[in-house]
Amino acid sequence: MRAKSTMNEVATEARVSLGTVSKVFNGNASVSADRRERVIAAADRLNYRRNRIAASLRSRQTRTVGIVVPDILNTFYGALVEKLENLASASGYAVMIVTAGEDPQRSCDRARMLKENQVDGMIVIPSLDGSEKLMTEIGSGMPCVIADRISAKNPFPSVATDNFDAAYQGAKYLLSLGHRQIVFAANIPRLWNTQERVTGFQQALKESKIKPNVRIVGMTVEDARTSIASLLNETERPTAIFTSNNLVTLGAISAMHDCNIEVPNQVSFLAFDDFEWLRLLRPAVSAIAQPIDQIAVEAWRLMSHQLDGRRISHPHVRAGGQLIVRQSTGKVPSAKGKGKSS
Amino acid sequence: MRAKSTMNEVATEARVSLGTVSKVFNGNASVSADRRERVIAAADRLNYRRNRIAASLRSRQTRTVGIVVPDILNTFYGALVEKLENLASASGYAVMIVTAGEDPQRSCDRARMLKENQVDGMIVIPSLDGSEKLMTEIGSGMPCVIADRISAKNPFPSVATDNFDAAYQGAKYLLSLGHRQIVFAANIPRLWNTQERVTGFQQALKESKIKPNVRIVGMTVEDARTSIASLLNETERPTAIFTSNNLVTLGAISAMHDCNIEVPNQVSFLAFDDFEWLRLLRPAVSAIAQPIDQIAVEAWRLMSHQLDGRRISHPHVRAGGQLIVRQSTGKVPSAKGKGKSS
DNA sequence: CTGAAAGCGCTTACAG
DNA sequence: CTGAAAGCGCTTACAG
Repeated sequence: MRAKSTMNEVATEARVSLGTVSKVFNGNASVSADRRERVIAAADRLNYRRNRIAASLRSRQTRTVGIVVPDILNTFYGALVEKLENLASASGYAVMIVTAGEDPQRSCDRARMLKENQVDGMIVIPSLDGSEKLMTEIGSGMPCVIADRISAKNPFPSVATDNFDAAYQGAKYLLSLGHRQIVFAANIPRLWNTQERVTGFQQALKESKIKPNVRIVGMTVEDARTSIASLLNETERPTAIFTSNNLVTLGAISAMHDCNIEVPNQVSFLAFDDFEWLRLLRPAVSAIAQPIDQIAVEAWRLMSHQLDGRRISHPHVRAGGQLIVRQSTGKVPSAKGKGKSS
Repeated sequence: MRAKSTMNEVATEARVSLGTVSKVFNGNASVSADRRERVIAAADRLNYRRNRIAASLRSRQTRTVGIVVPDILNTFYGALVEKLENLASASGYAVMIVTAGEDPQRSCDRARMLKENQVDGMIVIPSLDGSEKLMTEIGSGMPCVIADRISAKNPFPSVATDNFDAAYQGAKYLLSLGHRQIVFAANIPRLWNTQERVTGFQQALKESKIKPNVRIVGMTVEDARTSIASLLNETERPTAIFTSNNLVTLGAISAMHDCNIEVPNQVSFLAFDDFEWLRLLRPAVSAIAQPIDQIAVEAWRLMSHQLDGRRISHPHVRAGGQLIVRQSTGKVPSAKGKGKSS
């Protein structure tokens, strides 16, 4: 294992020109079999590794795309990133994943770093609040796809769950169980996807002539826990709770434990966003699952089209959510009181 | 927002030489205040963004480190990556995260890609099996730190939980509750860290003159579930189960639900590796928490020292695990039978 | 403190 | 099919 060798050294070793070596490594056909073999043998002997930094500088493309994630520990984003990397890799693209810790400023900084590293494109999940600054940072020359947290006036192609419909579906389901006092526990209304979920929820309730009850419970698990615990201690306790995302779900479960709520006998519970351990809880939690696979595939399609300069016919993709009924949702308790009915 | 501008254009705009602009952007002090300001103003006017690819080619450093992760959805690795990125970022390093899907071959491919992209160093968590190939791929010129899945003859500095001690602690705790039939449910024995956990468990049992019972239950949640379910259906059911990692934990919880086991009345349950939702389960699951923060900090320290060419005095760091007692572990049921005692 | 020039390791027209 | 040369956008000695 010698020190790093250059393409020039390979050329010398193979007794060909530098350009010929370059062609071999770029799969260019116009190289005679003889020379091709000599190059490969020489590269092998020298344990040659191409310097992509140099290649990128000249060719003006890195074959790398950046992914900006607000929080890699959120399983939804973790799963999305994993799938995106596989898709990119299959198309010969490397992926640079950066995290923003839900901090819009850091999100801008990271996007800037990706640009400075000359990524060919970016798949971005904006962090809380200011996505405007982020969008101007990205600029207009850069192929870009916005995922999950889309906003009304989005300058880039985007993919997300059909949040309105998914929340609407969930609300309809709870209504069908007889619930009338349903609280939608939303993280923060500034996020456009949360806003859509709120609207979907409201629409369903309005269709049943019921006044929708939306509670803003904050962005952290702890905020959600406190907020939902106090909700559960009110005199007019809801008969069903529908959470807006997986962080709120975590907080809600804690709160129900704290308040010794029997689920679903006293309160039915429906989560937006499904993940593995929801089915391990007792009662297992019913959920609206987001179509992560589809979101990843569509995001990559939109990216891929931009990278290849192909036209995009439908730049704003919405994928349908799916209701998964488990044990945490049940018929509304009859009016005979709040007592145990197990 | 014009098209991309170069450092040369900034120089022209600011009426200084190219070298002066470079100095300003590299924080080099030897530039007069007057010129510095002109450069900054010009760069601002042209909306200049430095091309790090070009800078890296000449300076032979990218100020980027790669992180190879076997599975980003494993919360342990997710948390580790998040912390590492913050530490790197604080030192002015960007991070390229790549995932390997627990595939050793892909792990090699990704490491190779990182090298081709000229990362200054790599923090590597090997995937299952063959870490030898991976190590030779990384080679000897590259600053490298192995995290979590260390192996006996590790050519690079490494950080991991003190797995032997952590498992020993867990076993001792179960023994102190009176358990004598304890099964250690291990994923795969080929992973060195699993091996260490097995050995720690065995040591504790041997000290109490009890024959250790280790079951290999496979690497996936589903394998673990099936395997542990059949274990629970045996006539000589253990009174306590100790799982070797979070995937096995997931499988074990499923299995106990399937078999209607009362925890901890019939079987006590202790998990290796703690994470948020373990405390949301009922009963909340006792666990050995790995010192993720410490592992991240030490990994970065080892990387940082190598990047700066400083000497490393203790290249193999072990951080202690911590027992967290919740509700899933209790005294061994008295001999009066397997009946309910709630 | 400043600038002109060389060069990092590749790719890309271009001429043969 | 092949090679010699220019050049990608920076940083880095070097001379002044």
